Amino acid sequence: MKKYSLSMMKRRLLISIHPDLIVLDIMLPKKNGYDVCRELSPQLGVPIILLTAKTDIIDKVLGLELGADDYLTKPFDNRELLARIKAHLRRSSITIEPQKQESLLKNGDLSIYADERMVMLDGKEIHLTPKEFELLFLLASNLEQVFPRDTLLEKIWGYDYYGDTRTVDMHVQRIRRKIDTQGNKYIQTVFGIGYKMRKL
Amino acid sequence: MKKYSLSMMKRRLLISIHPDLIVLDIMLPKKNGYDVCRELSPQLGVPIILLTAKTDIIDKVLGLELGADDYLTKPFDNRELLARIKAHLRRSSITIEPQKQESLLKNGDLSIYADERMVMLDGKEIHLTPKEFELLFLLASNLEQVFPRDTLLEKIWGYDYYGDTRTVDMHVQRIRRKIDTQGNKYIQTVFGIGYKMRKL
DNA sequence: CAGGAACTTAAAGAATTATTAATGGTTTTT
DNA sequence: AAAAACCATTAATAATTCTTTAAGTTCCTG
Repeated sequence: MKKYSLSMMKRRLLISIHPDLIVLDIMLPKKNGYDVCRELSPQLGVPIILLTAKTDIIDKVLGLELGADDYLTKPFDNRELLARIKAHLRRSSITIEPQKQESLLKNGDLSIYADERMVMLDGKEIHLTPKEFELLFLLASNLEQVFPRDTLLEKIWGYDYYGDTRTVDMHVQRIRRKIDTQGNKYIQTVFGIGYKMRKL
Repeated sequence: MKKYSLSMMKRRLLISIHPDLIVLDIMLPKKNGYDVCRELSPQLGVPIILLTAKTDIIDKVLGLELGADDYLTKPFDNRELLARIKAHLRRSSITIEPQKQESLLKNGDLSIYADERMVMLDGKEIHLTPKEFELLFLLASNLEQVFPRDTLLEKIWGYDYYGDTRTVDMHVQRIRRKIDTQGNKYIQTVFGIGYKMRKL
């Protein structure tokens, strides 16, 4: 049987869904609940409560190792389960969420979907070449930060470049032609230095 | 804000995890709980219990439309929540259904039955070779996500490859010839990177 | 405000990247 | 064992993107 390990993507999904609490029955027919628990627990900030009938097998040490936040052995007292649920919900609601790694950049009418390598301008998709995309992405990831030309060359082209080149300018120009259609000046020239993206 | 829709892969993940029950607090700070609920409910056989303080907004009709199996309005009685949890757990555990792996991917005219390794295009079955199927399946499981060639090689071929190969292109070409018959462009080339499947 | 430095822009050839067909090798099926 | 199906590689062709060149424009400085 295929072993599921949580890729970054899946982790992001779970975070995006983020249930407030998971009640997990160890007696799952198909998949081993322990595995699930072990995979989930380090990834998410979600409390997991294990339900189990295996009084003879599971113990507190094991439960904690697996990453469960709590567990109950069947048969259990209703009020106890409820109390534990409430406790965990309360605790996790206090927890300040670690900023979800967002692969979407927005600025003005511009939306950049990093995963999809897609750029939308005012809701309409626009096509960028590889270099254009990387350049725009770098600038948009650091709003208002000025990048000298040689820095851009180094970061995107990988050069240690010598001499004078207008290559960066070229690409800035093409990007501008594509995204500055409604008069916005997304990419601003910093005379004598390089370029930056303005925060709109 | 980016709208999360559950791709097949993500759905499969959730099924593979399958929590026995989800307690969802509508007052999520970041993401709209309603959206989560609406996305989750049709996909999974997992009971969802909504917790909400919005007595004036939510009502039974809305709750049911959203796909929740149950909901509680704060402040609620502990025993009621517990009773409902127990009821849902009991019901779902009674379900004798041999966890049918709901593994149907749909996109446009394309339907992919993962379990059966079968692909239907506009109702008609089309034959794919193993590699073709895996490639298509991976792309279709992550709509709009761009996969670089080496990532595809690694994920499907298991290579740690160096150097240039047109193998991936070959397979993409063959898949295209089979599924792009009605002019749809399912698999899109992302120049300089790799391929992605468009959401149709 | 004049001169030069810095930037913009257009165009075209060069370079990179993708598509496609053909080939031969390998595996699977019969 | 033979046939069929599948797959990887190669090489030719096609498409896209990149860099350079050079002329025109803007901006700064003295």
